[in-house]
Amino acid sequence: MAPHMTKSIIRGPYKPGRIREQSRDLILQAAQAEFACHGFRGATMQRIAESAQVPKANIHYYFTSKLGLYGAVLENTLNLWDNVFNELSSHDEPAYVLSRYIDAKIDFSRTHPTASRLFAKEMISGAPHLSAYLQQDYRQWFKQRMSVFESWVAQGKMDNIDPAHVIFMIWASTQYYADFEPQIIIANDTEQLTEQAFLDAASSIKHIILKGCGIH
Amino acid sequence: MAPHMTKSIIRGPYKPGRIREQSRDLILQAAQAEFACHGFRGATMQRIAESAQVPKANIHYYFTSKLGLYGAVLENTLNLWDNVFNELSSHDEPAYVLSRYIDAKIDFSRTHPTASRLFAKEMISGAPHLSAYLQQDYRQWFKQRMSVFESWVAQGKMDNIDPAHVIFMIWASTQYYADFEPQIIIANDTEQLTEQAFLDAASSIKHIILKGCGIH
DNA sequence: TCAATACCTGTCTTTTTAGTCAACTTTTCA
DNA sequence: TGAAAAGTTGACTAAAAAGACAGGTATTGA
Repeated sequence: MAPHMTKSIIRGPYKPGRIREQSRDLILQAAQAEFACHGFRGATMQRIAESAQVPKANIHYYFTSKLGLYGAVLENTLNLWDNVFNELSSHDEPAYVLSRYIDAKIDFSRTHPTASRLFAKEMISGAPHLSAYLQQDYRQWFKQRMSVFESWVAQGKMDNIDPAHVIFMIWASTQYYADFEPQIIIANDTEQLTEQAFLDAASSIKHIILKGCGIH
Repeated sequence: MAPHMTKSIIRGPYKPGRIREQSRDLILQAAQAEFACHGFRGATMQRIAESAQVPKANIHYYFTSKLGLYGAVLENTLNLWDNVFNELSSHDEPAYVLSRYIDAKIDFSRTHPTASRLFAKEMISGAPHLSAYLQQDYRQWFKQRMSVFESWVAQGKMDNIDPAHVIFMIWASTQYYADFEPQIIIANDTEQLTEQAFLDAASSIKHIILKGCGIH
């Protein structure tokens, strides 16, 4: 079998190399940081180019426009997001499930702060570029998890609290350590947040959420 | 009819300094919305002018520059912020104090969502224009409130949790309903957040925080 | 009423920005 | 190996941006 033959018929006489992927990733990473810091309008292609150490024209070779680049960054970041989302699975024990989820969310804030900030900026701006995602994947996920909480309430495994508020509290509390880092750093009188600081935060959040929801 | 007569009827009786204050407030309000939505870099003077329905040059009559306007907006907004901050006073009963504080914070999210978003945007960008405030007023406030929590812990009135995390949880949870409104609206399958929705949120947050901290 | 002062804004300049393009180099594979 | 495709980039254009300013109008107090 000659796969290259097949490809040359379908895609043309040239097999795209890894250069494309590599360069795209480099630009996407720089763009994520810039968009996270300054938002869509505030970000500039020139800054992204400098940050990625490529000429500005090179960005336009890989991405059609600033909006196209932003869309690619969002899409790229949504995949990471979904992985953490899926952690909140169905399971008999809410204590176990919620503990794992909070740990995963805090870990995401520590390891992917710019991803968290990017979404926060987009949300605060009214999520003009996320409506499709919010209306579909997010909504579906949210409803499914809501029913998990409701079954826990029905089984007497937790207090009768509107699950939506519990989920929002977990999201808010965990993302705060990425999004509002400057505030936390100054409050803690430190230079930067250590891994231990994130573990402590997760511990406190777990204590308050579990006990606060009457989960044993 | 003479045009000046018309204007005097619209603007009311002559008063020295009145026009200045009125025009400044009009511009500041429009600027707050624009900065909250697009951040400092993303906001444009032209948009602010259109939103305030004044010529762009008029903004430059009252404010030295875009940065000057942004500074004025921040300062203006900090006053509102401080009022809610001060709610968390010393008091014998943590249940009463925290309940009142959470109610005040949620109410602020409902009545001043753009103010909340403005600060969120600034924080996510690394708070480049708030370092003075964060280093002084905020830091002092934070330390004082920390000691209040510590006395509660010492008196056995609440669990031994790092107060910083409790404060962050309250801030995060309450501000979430202003900053991440689009997400909440879609999750709730509604058009906009009603006052009742905010009251319900406050109720759930109070339940979880108080019970979660072992406060009776 | 009448200067003096405060207020307003159309028009202009300069800088920054997104996006284009053609000439160039590197990589691929037949 | 060599031609075609992929990748690269300096120099350009047009639009949008912040800000300056002169010449106007409105407001004030005496």
